[in-house]
Amino acid sequence: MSDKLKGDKPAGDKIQFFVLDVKYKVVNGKSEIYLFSKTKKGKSIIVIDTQFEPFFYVIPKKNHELSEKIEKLKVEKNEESYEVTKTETLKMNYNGKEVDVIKVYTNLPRDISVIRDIIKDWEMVASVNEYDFPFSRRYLADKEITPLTLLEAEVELIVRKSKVPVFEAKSLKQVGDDTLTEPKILAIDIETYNDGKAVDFEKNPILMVSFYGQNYQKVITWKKFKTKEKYIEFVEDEAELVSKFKEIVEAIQPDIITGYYSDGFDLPYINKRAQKYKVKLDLGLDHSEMSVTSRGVSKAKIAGIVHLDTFSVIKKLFSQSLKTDFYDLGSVSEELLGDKKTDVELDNLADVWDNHPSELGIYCEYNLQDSKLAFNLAEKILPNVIEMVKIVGLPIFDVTRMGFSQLVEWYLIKRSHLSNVIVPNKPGNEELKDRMINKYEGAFVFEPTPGLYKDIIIFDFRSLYPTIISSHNISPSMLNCNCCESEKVPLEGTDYRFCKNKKGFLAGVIDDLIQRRMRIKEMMKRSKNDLLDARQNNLKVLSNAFYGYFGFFNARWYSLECARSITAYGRYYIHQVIDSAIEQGFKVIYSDTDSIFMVLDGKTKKQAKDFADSINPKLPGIMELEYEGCYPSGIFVSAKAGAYGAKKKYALLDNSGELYIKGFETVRRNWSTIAKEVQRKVLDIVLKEDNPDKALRYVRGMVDDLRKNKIDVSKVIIKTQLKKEIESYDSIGPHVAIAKRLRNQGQDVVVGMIIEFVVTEGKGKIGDKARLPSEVIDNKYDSEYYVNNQVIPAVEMIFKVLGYTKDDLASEKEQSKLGAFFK
DNA sequence: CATATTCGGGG
DNA sequence: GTGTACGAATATG
Repeated sequence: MSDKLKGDKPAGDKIQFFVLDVKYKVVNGKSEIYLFSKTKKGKSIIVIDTQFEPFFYVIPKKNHELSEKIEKLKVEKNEESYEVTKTETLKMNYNGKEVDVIKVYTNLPRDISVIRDIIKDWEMVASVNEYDFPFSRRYLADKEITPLTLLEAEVELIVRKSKVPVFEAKSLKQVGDDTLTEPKILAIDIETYNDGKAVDFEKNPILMVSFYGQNYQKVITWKKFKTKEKYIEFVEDEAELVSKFKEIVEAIQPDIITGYYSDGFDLPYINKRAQKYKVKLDLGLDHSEMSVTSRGVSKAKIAGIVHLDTFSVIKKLFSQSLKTDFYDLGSVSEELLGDKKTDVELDNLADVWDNHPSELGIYCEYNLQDSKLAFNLAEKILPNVIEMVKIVGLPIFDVTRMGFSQLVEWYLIKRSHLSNVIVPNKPGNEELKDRMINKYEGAFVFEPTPGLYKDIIIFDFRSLYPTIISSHNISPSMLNCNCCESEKVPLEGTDYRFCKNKKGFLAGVIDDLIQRRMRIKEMMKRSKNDLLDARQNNLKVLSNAFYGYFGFFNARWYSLECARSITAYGRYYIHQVIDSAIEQGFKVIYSDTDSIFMVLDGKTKKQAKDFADSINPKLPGIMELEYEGCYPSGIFVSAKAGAYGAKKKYALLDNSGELYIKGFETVRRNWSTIAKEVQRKVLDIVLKEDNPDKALRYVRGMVDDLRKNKIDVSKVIIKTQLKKEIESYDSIGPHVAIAKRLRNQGQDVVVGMIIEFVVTEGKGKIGDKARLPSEVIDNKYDSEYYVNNQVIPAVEMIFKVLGYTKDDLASEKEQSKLGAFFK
């Protein structure tokens, strides 16, 4: 063993470490699991386990001679041979019953699908299961290993191509709950050449790349200018910038590399440019190259260095608790870090780069700032990520990129292993189609009466669906048992009942999650602590996802009956609360799924709190109605007609004077600036100043200005992205029409380009009236279009609430009437 | 009204 | 990678 690692070697050949990342390789015809790890002393190592064999399960109809037949199975295909190496017969639980199963081993992971394809069609086979788990995940679940928590292994140092010491494990086990602390984080961010239109990985070079770590900050750029900043370093060209990027990452040796939306932008971009210059990005600790896969949003992976994209984590784990509706780096940093981002005019970067390099300093500073924010965000969210790893039992890379259904599913798979339960299969094509057709009744929504309200009280069912699942034992295997007379689910036309004697697997799992969360909340009462908070939040988020999982068509534990029962109970209980509230003289203004909004209307806060106390004793199990808070004022806007299940659209003013805005969406880029501006201002005036008249005057003023074409053309530009080749469009929208014009003018038109256009006066479709901003002279845009299709739609619902547009709004289609009203 | 298209994040 | 992959809003026909 190398001297460096002696401190991590307690006795004999034992070594203790934390797993950061897992992958497998086939070496000399055998599969090897690579555990990219960190020792307790902080050294990076790779531990290889060569002893884990691929397997899956076969459930026979009757156990005749199936084992023997399977064991003899050998397939030749494309000059490769695939064979079963051995079988074992076991007793396990499947669909709530004990069954005999044959555990079938193969030589390599890739053999599984070939062997399984043959066996699945055999007459005597009832089912084939667990044949489609990624091998490294199968390993973790089976060995009961949780990444980031302490492992101990008997090891031997071996020789392998690697940047860090490599050991082969003779034996390996989890030892306690010790968790990796203070991983080394390196944040990165790039700025690229961009004329404000298209983000084009192929065409536009990276101009600068920034790094931010514990004691490290640097910006690399390839245009020289005078600067005193020591963090700025110059290279000759973009190719050298890319090489330098690699050098720096290798020199710093981070455990975690992070960025904001770095899966979708920074790392794929760097990857693309590296390919262009034939720079090999073999950053993996095993010398493997960074891999960028792109289905949907791309993902960038480096073996042994965990790539953490803070954006996806924040959007997933924090969206419930964040106020912001927008997930750009600025908004997120402001809310999560309290750090306001200093903005620069990025549209000018290309011009400054080409013509005024002496001004590049502020862009370098900006570049560094983004890395710094990404770094701080990573530190902030890491406790949550680590806790999710500990709950689900998969590496950081995986848990941060899985959707909720996947997180739930892998948690269930982990639990299945511990309970000797065979995991159900994913649906086949036919089954999938059936499931997708099935629609069922969802939550109850009490349509808000639009209006401005004072003293709004909000109650919430704490974790409504999870507590229903737990309290009513909602589990597929417990449906309509023969062993007891359980209560019927309040759902007309059905006779669903869930066993009251035996706890179902899924209800048991969610029960456990809820209990764990309650214990943590208890502990937090004694001492607040970020880690505990992260943990309880994850438990909440995960248990909240169970209901959706039941109804998710691709779920292994899909159950329409369970999903329907859960929403049925949900409607039943929320109705109870609403009825009681009305009975006790409260005025209910809105309710959606698990929350109820009412106004005090002369009653006191104390009476409102007493109301919750009067409900709770009547609720079963762990269900509970909570007093969420009181808001001095708020506005409710009705959803546009047609949408089923009224969409939440409201804004509340809390006691500290802050606005909670829900569902008002105008910050998308395909809204003109003027529309966004007007909406924001109107909400502000109405809620903060409580002055509808002023808001109305403001809008009238803007409409007037538009009609006189006094608003600058820059504020009426609409931006839409060209998503595919012009020829492949079936319908020619305005942006496609403009793209054609651009091309006819001899300009480069590329997919992904942002098309800017202004709607001008004239006849026909919008596409016919769309012009390039540069073609618009003297602000000669179509004022009526902007009044009727941009500004008024952005605020009409707000004014409707204020009682201003009763008659004019009667007809949805004739919005010009509303326009007339605003004169 | 149904169908097609785009948004998100990043520069 | 023993692969799998969203959900909502808006415009056009």
